[in-house]
Amino acid sequence: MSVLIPLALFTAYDYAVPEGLPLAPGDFVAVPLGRRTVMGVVWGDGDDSVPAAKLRAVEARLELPAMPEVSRRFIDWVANYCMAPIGSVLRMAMSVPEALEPEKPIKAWQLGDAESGKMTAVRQRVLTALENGPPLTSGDLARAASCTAGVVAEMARLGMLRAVALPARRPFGRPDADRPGPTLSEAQRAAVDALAPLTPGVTLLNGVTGSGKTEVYFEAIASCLRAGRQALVMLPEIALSAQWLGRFEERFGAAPAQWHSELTQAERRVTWRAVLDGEAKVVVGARSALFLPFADLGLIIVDEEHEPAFKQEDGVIYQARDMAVVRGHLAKIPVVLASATPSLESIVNTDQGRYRLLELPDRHGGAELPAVTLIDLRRDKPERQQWLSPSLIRAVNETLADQGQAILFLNRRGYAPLTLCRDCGHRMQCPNCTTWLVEHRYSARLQCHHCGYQIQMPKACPACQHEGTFAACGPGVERLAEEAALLFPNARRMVLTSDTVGGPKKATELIRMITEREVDLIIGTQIIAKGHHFPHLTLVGVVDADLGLSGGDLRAAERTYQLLHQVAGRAGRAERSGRVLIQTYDPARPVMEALKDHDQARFLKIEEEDRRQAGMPPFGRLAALIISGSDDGAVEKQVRMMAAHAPRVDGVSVLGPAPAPLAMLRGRHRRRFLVKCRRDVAPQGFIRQWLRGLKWPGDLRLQIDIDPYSFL
DNA sequence: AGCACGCCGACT
DNA sequence: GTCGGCGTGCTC
Repeated sequence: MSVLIPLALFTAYDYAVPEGLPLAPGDFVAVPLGRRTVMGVVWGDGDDSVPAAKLRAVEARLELPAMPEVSRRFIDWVANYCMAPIGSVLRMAMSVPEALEPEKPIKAWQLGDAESGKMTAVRQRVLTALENGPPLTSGDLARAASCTAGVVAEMARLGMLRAVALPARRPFGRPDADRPGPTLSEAQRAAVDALAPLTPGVTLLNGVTGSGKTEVYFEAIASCLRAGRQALVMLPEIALSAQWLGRFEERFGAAPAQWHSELTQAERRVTWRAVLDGEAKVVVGARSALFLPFADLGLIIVDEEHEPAFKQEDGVIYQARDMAVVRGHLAKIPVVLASATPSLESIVNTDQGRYRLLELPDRHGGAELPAVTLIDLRRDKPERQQWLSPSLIRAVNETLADQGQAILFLNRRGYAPLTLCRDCGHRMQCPNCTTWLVEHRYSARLQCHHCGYQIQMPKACPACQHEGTFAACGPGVERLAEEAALLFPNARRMVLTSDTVGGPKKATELIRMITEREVDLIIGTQIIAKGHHFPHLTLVGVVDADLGLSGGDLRAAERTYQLLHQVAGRAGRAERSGRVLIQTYDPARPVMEALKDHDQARFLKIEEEDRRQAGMPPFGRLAALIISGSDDGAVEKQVRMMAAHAPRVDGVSVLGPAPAPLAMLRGRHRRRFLVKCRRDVAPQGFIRQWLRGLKWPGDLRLQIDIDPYSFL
């Protein structure tokens, strides 16, 4: 039989099956590999690529439910589409090796035979602690009786305590679909009625910020739970979603199972097993949750479907939103994509009838959309070395005087994005990447935002040794905060960036301070844009709306629209109406006009036409090939050779080679090809043909990115 | 991912 | 002469 092993391998390996060991596809098994034993999954019948005499035997079948067929077909599909080693894809699906071992019950103590040992005061406290409660673990018991674990161990040895096995604690509850839900608006009701039958297929749930999309898909989840099946909700930023979890618990009376990078190993193990056993009914997670081995998945929700965070950029490169659609298709279950600002891809898919469209036009509770004004920075100029225009300063002052709350949004961490020496012109650059080091003044460091390289802010210029000659160029939030301190000294200010937020606990606390109006002015990066509801907020100032538009990224305008629309949506979601001021050097751009007029549709039409003309996604297909190596010459040589051997195929063009967006990253030189195909031609076949027989000497590496997002 | 094999510098 | 650095390649 062939067994797939969770290592970076492009094929499954064949193994002999010992007499009397019944094996079926999906079974988890232990197999010998080299001189060790590894876990794998039975994948199929095997072939004769390796002579039967050479095959080693499967060692054992593991005692746990088989990986369901849909999961296996999904892994096959993703590996094939993303051109990734299938073993690496499997690895994402069995990322917790410990979960394959039999579940270790928790050892706890209850009352034993009190007569079997000498009674002392301390021992009496231990017994008292157990008298009217459930069994306790050694640690808990020692704490409850204020004694050491040694006392507990000795009493156990004497038989005064008896061991019992408790099932491992579940870090999630059992959501109850039949708790009364909230009262729904007419539009919400209609959307719920359309979703509740859970017909297979993709639905785009498009509702403006505050229209109640979450309540709508909660009812779809309720319907899935009533059918006894599992539901998966994918969120782009799970770490910051305390508010989301609160709403879920309010509706369903229990916490969902969570799946994200901040789980402890123990939580991971328990959750993975519970998903495979079918015991975890609702899983909310980041993109990696899509690869969990669901016993019986009945519904997938992708919230904020337009978010670029759904694109996995290292290891196996994939777009989780698109893969969710594939998983839904393979499992014949419904997939709901929700967003206030859907991606152009999803809009085109609804226009062409591939996705169903459900719209929630009204702001729930009748709150009005905030008025958006563009500030033309060419006329309304900030002071030198400042970034707030007179109109924006005036608006902040008015808001503060009016007891309102304001946000200044600048999507750039740190103090200044570039530091140069005024004497010799030297620019502080990352030694490993083609990027400038960003000054972080709070931590007095220079930091590379791509590879994590950081140094203490030097005293002297490393090139000319002169001291005190550094000039900070451009603003980051820290510098903006400095300006705000100068301009609005009496406002209670807060800087909100991933650097100041830290963990989820701190985040929850900061959000609470905002919602309870303990601050007046928030200065933040896109971290503030994510789904939070700030009831007192009445002014949003976008400091640099043009920031994301440079560099010719395919989706730059679309992303800018989505991000700024979302930031703008923070304003005036309560009874007070809000306003939004957007600073830009180019107010005539379609994206700026669309923001001003709340006219997403018109903007998307223009965007769509541009992409259609250029044959770009979703009207064409793209794949990026990034060739990297530590030696620039070797990379250059390889790339030239590849260019000479590129096949000629109708409907496919090869662009490049060109230096990759980051020509050097983590000490490796990078060149890139772009493969551009007509929509009816798949780039994978072309690339396979191209790479056939190609050698990768030295440390040269190839990274294939199907449907690339990052162009820079 | 491990783990061996292999080919060059500082030790007994 | 040997120990050991980690670069490259293989594991059914």
